[in-house]
Formats: sequence, C-alpha cells, structure tokens
Amino acid sequence: MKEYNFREIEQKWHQNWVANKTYKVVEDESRKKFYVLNMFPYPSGAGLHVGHPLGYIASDIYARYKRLQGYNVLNPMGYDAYGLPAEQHAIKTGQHPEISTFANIDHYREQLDKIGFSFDWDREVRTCTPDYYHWTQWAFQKMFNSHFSTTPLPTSPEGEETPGGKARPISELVAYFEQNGTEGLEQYGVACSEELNFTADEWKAMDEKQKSDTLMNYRLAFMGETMVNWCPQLGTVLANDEVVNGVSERGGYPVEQKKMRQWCLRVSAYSQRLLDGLETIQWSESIKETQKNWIGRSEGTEVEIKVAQTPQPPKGGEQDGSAAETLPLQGAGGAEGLSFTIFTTRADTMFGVTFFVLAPESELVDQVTTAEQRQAVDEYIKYVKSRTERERMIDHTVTGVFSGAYGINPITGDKCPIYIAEYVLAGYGTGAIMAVPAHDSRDYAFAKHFNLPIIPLIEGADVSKESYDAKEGIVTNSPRTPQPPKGGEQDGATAEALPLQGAGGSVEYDGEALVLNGLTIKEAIAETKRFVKAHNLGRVKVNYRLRDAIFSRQRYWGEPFPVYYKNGIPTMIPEECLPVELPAVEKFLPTETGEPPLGNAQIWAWDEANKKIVDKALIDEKTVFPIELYTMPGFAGSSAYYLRYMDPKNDEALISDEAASYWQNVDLYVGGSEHATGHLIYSRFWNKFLFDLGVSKKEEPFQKLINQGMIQGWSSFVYRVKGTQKYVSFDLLETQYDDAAKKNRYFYQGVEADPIYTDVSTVSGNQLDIDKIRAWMPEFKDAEFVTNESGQYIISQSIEKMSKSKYNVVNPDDICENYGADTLRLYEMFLGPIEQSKPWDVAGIDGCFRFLKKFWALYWGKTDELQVTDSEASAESMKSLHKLIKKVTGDIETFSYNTSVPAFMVATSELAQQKCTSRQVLEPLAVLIAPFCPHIAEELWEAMGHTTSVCDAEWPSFDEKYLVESTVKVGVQFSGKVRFTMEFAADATKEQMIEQVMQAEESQRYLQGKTVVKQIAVPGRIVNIVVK
RNA sequence: GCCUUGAUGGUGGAAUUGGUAGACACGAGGGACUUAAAAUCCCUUGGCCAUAACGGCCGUACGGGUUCGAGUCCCGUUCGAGGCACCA
Repeated sequence: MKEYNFREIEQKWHQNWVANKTYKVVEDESRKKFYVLNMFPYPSGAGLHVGHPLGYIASDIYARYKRLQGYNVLNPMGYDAYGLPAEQHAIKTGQHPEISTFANIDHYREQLDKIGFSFDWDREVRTCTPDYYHWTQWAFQKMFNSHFSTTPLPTSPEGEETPGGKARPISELVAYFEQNGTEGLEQYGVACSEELNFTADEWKAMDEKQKSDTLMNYRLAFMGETMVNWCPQLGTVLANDEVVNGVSERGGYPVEQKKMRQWCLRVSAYSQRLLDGLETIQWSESIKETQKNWIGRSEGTEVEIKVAQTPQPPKGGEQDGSAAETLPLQGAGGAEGLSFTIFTTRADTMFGVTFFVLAPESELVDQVTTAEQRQAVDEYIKYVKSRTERERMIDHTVTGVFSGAYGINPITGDKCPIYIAEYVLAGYGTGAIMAVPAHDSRDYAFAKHFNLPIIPLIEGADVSKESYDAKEGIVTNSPRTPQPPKGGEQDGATAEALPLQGAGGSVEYDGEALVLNGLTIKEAIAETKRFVKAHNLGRVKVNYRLRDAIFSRQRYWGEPFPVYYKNGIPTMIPEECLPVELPAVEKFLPTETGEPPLGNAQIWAWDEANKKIVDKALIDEKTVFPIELYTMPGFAGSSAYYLRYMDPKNDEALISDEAASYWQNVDLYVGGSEHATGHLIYSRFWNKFLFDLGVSKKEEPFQKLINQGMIQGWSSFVYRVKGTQKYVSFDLLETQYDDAAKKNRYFYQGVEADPIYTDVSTVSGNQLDIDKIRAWMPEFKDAEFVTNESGQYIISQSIEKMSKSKYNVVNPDDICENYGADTLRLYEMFLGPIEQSKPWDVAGIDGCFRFLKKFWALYWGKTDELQVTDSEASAESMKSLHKLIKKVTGDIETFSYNTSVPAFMVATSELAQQKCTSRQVLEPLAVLIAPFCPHIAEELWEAMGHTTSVCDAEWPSFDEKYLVESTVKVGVQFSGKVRFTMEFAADATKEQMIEQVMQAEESQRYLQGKTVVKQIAVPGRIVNIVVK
C-alpha cells in the first residue's frame, strides 16, 4: 500500500522547485500582473514561530491561486535587516551586527523553505546591503531637494494644480525667493515648519548658512530643532509611533522630551493626501480609522484675539465695554498691538467664551504676563517643566495660573482673563484657545476650579453639573440678552483674576453684527466662519495632528546619511557617489564625548574635490569635511521595499520605468495591524513622494490590505515572593486588583509575589513539574517551591503574544517534521478567520493530517497503483467536484480559507464514498488543493502523468449544470417553527409548494383545529404556514 | 470619554447576507478490529423533558422592537479586543 510519505514528498518537491526555478517570475507584457506581498520580517535570533507563517501562507495561497488563473504573479520575500536587537547583540558581544543578522537570515530562510512558499528568491532584498540602501539614501536626497505646495509657484514650469498638493523642486522656491522673498507665498500653500517673512533683498543679502537654515524650513527632508522623544537607555531619539504610553515601544524604557537638532521628514505636508487616499484603497475599517485618528484632521476657525492690557502698567482699574475700538491699531509700534490667535472647531460658541488659555510653552506667555503676576507665572512654568510627558499624560488634575492680562473677544467685545495652563498643548493648533466652559468639559473643569463664569448657549442645556459637549442642539443666548454674568462674583481666594467683563452683546463690523440664535450648531459654525472671514477677524483653518517624522537615530546599525557638513551647512554627497556605505567601527557604543557610535569611525570624512570618503584626520574644512554621524530609523528601509522587488538588481535606478509601469503597485498586502501608525503611514507617504517624482506609478502603494491576526501562545507563570527565592503555588496567593496599573497583584502572607514566566515544558496541565523547572534554568535550581495541601504546585496561565522571552513559542519546524508542511499550512488556515487572533493549540492538527491521508487514499486506494482511470465520472462525483470548485473559488476571493478546508474534507469523504476514480474529477481536485497543499498536489499531479508543475495547471472552472437537482429539500414551518423538511420539485412554484405542504400527511397534526392565517413559500428556501 | 470591532455547544469555529442554528474539526462517551497497544473504522455528543416509538419546550451576551420568519435588521444595556485621547 502506497503510504502518504510526506517527508519524502516534500523534500523531493523542494529540490524540484529550486532546480526548475518554478517560482521565478519575469515581466511579461502579454500577461496580466498580480502583485502579492507580505510585510517582510525582521530576522530575529529566535527564528520563526508558528505565528509568522500565518500571513505568508494566506498570501501564498492567493498567489498560487492567481497564477493558476493565468496571472503573472509577483510574490517576493526579503528582510527588514536593520534593527535594535542586532545592535544590542553587537554591543554585548563585540560582533558586527551584520554577522548575526546574516546568520539569522540564513536560519529564517531554512525555516521558510520547509513550508513550501512560492517566493521568487531571486528578488530577495535585505535593507542593510549597500545596493539596497543606495536607494533609501537616494530618496532621502530627493526629499531634501524638494518642497511641497498645493499650487505650483509662478517659477514652476508646470501650471496645473494637483489636488492636495505635490512635491516640487526646491530650486523653484529659491527662484521665487530671488524674485519676491516670501511676499505672496501664502497663496501657494507651501508647507513649512513656521511662517517666515523676508523680502527678496533680504534673501539675497543672506549668507550661505542663513540661506540653508531658511530653506530647511521648507524642505521635505530637513534638519530642524524640534522637541524629540529622547530615550536615555537606548541612547537615541524615537518617532512618535515608537513611543507607547510614555515609554519606548522596544524595551519599555522611559522617554523624555528634549530639544535637539534632528533630520525630519515633512510627512505632515501630505496629511490631506494621506487622508484622501484612504478612500481609494481596500483596507479594513479599523486600520483606516486608526490612520484617520493619527492624521487627526480637524476643520476649524482661527480667530485673532487682541490683548486688552499691555504688561507695563500693572493697574487694577478696569474700563468697561467696547474695548475693541479703543485698542491701539496694529503697527502703531512696540508691544501695544499685542495679539494672539486661537484655534477652535466650535466657532458657534464665541458668545460663551469666558477666558482664554495659553500653553505654558507658548512664546506669548512671556509677553502677556503682567509684572504683578510675573512671579506666579514663573513658578507655574517651573512646575510644568518639572513634569514628565508621562506624568502629564496620566495626571489630569486642573492646574493653571492667571497671566494678569485680558483678551478681547472680537465678537462680543467682552474682556476675558488670559490664563496659562498645561491642558493646552503648544504643539497643536496655535497653542492658544478660547475657553467655553459651558460646552467643553476641560474648560468646564478649569472654570469650576478657578470659579469662572459658565454661560450656556444651547437651548435646554443644563450645565450645572457638567458641560454640554454634544454637537446637537439649537443655539440661544448668542448674543446674550443683557444679564450679569453668573458665577465668580465673590472675589474669593482663587479669584486674582476678574472674570469676564462685558455684556455679551454683538459687536458691529461694517454695520453687521453676528446673530446665531435659533440656528443649529452646524449652521452656527458655518455662519460664524462666514462672519469672521467677511470681517477679517480670522480665517478658516484645517489642522492636522500628524507630526513630521523624526528621521535620525543616534545608533550604528542603520543607513548612514549621505550628508556632510560644509562649514556647518548640511550638504548632500553627490548622487553619483551613492551609496555611502556604513563605515567600520571598533565599538558600537557612543563615543566618550557623547557622539553617536559613528563617531568611532576613523574613515569618515568627505573629500569634496576627489569625491571620496577619507580619513577623519584629513578634515580641514576647506576640501575635506565631516560626514553626518546619525543613521536613519527602522522605517527608512521598509518604506519603499515593495518597489525594489519589482527590479531588485537595478544599479542605475531604484526601479526601471518599465518594471514600475508593469507591476504598478501591490495588489494584495498581508501583515500585522500593529504597523497601522508606523510603517503603513510612512510607506504611503514615501510612495506618494515617489509618485510625485514619477518613479512610482500609483499614488497608493498597497491596494488591498489583509491584517492577519496574531497567533498567541499560552504563557505559564510561577510566583516569586519579593526579595526571596520562594515560589508559591498560585492557589495560595491573594489577589488584589490594582486600579492604577490596571492589573492584578498577588500577595503571599502579606508580601507581594511577582509572576515569572516559565517554560511550557515544565508544566503539565495546571501543575508545575518541580524537577523539570529545577533542571530547566539554573536560577530555579535551589529555589524553594511552596506547594498547596495536596502537595501540588499550581501555575497560572494566560494567552499572550508569542515571544521568546515568554517561553511560549511553538516552532513550525517541529510541526513540519511530525506532520509535514502541507498539514501545517492547512491547519493554520483551518484555525479560524485569517484576521482573527487566536491561541495556538496543536490539538486539532491531527484532523488535518488525517484528512490529507484520506485525500491521498482517493488516488491510491489501498494499493501501490494509482487508482485514477479515464472512465467518465458519475453525476454525483461531478456534483461533489463542482460544489467544491464553487466554494473554494469564492472562499479564496474573500480570504475565507478557514471554510475551504471543511469543503475539501466534505468533498473527499463524498468522493471516497462514491468510490470515484475518474481523472475527470481527480485531476481538477489536485489543482484545487494545490494553493493550500502544494507538495501533495505536485506529487499527485506528477503521478497522473504530468511533466510540468501543477503550478502551471489551469484553475478548474465552475459549471452550474452539475449542481442542478430535480428536487430540493426545504424546511417547512408552522407559525415560524420548523417542524420537518420536505422534498419539492426544483421548479415548484409557490402555489405548488404550499399545496404540497397542505396535502402532506405530516402537516395535518399542525393544521388540525387551526385556521390558516397566511401561507408563505420561497422556492428553494422555506415554506411557512401561519395558523391560529 | 470618542471611534472601530466583537460576543454562537466542553473547545476552534460554520451558517449562501432575513429563510432547516451548531457544517467541519478537536475533545468526550460508546462500539468494531486486536492477546494488547498504536493506527484505522463506525455510532452518540447544545440544554431540559419524554418515549416501545413518535415527539415537545428552551436556546446564538442581556432587555425590547420590526417581520410570516431574526445569530443576521433597529433601539437600549453589559462585557471583551484594538485605536485615539487634556488635539480645543
């Protein structure tokens, strides 16, 4: 009897595929392309676990399916090879990170090969090889030499407008400055770090350094002095998405805010396009939502607020009312015309403003503060500075201080006190707000704390207990009917500030005053915007939360910047000299003087004349200059790798125009959702930039995205009593819930016990094998294990992400060894919907293994001879086959692989029962299973006499005619309850079905003594007789 | 707090988009083969009641609603997962 010898079969085909280059793919204009891509892995020292292949298998099935349908399928794989773990390993061992990285890659490759993927390994990329990062550096230089504007500048050769804006050569901006300075620049929507003002003459008068600094304000890759997330333990800055809850994503080390000069990418310029693009791609709703949140578009109004009182005369007396008119005109000189701009999305609430708030970091604070309040303000600023980002995030107690100054609400003419408070963030909007306590909960808390008035503006809103934040309702009180403002009338301990003064009327501008009463909130916002705009009181403004990406790291193991410093001016190493290769260093740590690790490189200076990298000792600041010591962050290499796969060996360009035009973009991208705010934003940005350059042919890089769920493992814990070597059985511990930390804490005899991970091998059931744990790791050798009365040591378990450090990883190699890759592939798909996270459980794998044995037996029976005959298949068998074709084809299209597997199982047992041996059925059957289980499919395909790979067979087409039946079985309901099923002629009409049911013997007991109220029949589905 | 998701047997999960709830697999129980075990095969398996046999009631987190008919649609509630979060 020919057994299903998976080891032999799989090995044979692995060799065969390599020998025949079965998965090599070349551009072919005559065939339609399809590009399938997995997020490439970081090759960690731990190797692959069963979670990794989940997505790879899913995409491999799709790639093979598309190929069987005749598509030219690109399905590449590579490695995201730069990363912190390799560097930390290098620091520890002194071994160059490339050595460990390449060793890990070899291990990954071995593991991947066992699973039988259809990757074209000729296209492999590694982000750390110079031929690859050549193009990362190249793209960076292109960004450096670009600015972004919504409308082309007059100096631009192209006249057309691009929706959402576009990257354009920086030279066009330079030409503009030559002619106009910054005059009129605002109308072109040029993205910048801050608004600058200079004339053409001033520009021409600038020296090289000043020009360089000025242009940095506009470049897409620029050097900027920004607040960065500095992580002292990692010795580097981190991007926003690398910081989670105030600590580093990797390692969980504290992160502080620090002002540093850093390379940045002006991702924010693309905010609107990044947002708009989401509408054109097939991604899950939740990922799109995450990106929308991250981009954080808010449409609002900026309003100019004039400061009523200049700091100098600290007078207590107040004049009333119409202060707006009495203010000195702007430009009259000095600090007299002091004003600031606030940003609000609730322009409808201008009549409810009772104070203003500035962010403590705002430059205005200093200018506004009166001498009287100076000390209090200084103390407050000091306090705010003492607080870490983390503290500010967790602790939301109300703090703030009165500045002594008042702002004038341009709509009402009211004078409102200006406060300084940390709840207003410097980095968002203008760093200044108008506070409407009645309709904003934060303002409300602040007003209650400082006893400031609260003026409701929505009909029926009760603001006695909390603010009314909802954006629904009818506006009232706008302008207010004259009445004394409530609240804060007693000048108690808190009230250094005088609450607002003014009647809340509506100031006339050019004979028009704003009236909002009776409008809905939405209408009122629109009306206020119109009014503000018409009378030049401010402007409509869209704000984005998306910040520019910090693009440099103080690490060794990353792409070096192709930049040198010519007399302090960052200058690009000429394009033709790229790549600038990562230099050798002795030590991977920062230098003694605190420079990044690249400071250790001796051959690291740029000889401008000879265009080469030379010894640092030669630096003379005339022809030889220092090279940048920073390296690029992890996301640099992963931002355009999908393009490089199209043309991985090209040393002239990132990709040839032909390759780009043929492959376009990724049709199907598979990877984890944890990259939603990192890689998936950066690479969309990067691709849009390359699209603007004409390099990439599609604006969005990833047309369809599937997020595979995480495969989790069962982690097991023992509990160590703090400060001892005592481990206590779980059932002896007392559990307390810690609200602040949001987790359980455990105590043994009043002392806290910490959970410690233990290896799965030391656990049986819910008990610990004490001998095994002693043997497992030295630290447990002499530990004391406290067992319960029955002498058992109970462990606790939880489901967590698979990780080496949690000792809960399951290795796919073992599964391949014991069951074969085909079983592994099938089982991982069978586990559940691909997008769902689920714990790994080997228990069910036998079912899949048994199935494959049965499937094998269909072809061989219990003999050594292939049982496939050329006889015609029975109608039954054709029906089984075509049912399967229909199901599997539909399932693959919708990525519901978990339901395809049962369909194969059902078809197999049906065909076995029918004793089907017909080639007519068994051949297409082998093709159908080929995407899922390529090894067994190849073997059977070959056994049936084929000399070419099953990969190049044709996907069977479904024919409805085999499913047509003469009768159908349909449920019969009485009053909505299914009582029995009945066979009907397939073409029976409603009337005939009802007739048949009414006549049927088994119906009578449900009809007896009842009146038929209604009769419903849906052919092929249901009959329902409603009786009473 | 806001947004996105989800909740179905002992377990993983099906259910043609409003039409026979629990496919398929695991586990469990029983049986066959075997001296025995493994392997393989067969039967039972949502709960409760009932039977010689037929059958009946309940059941998709909970409470309502729409409908001839609801796991599926609508309203409300609870719980879980993920994202955003003093973002004005």
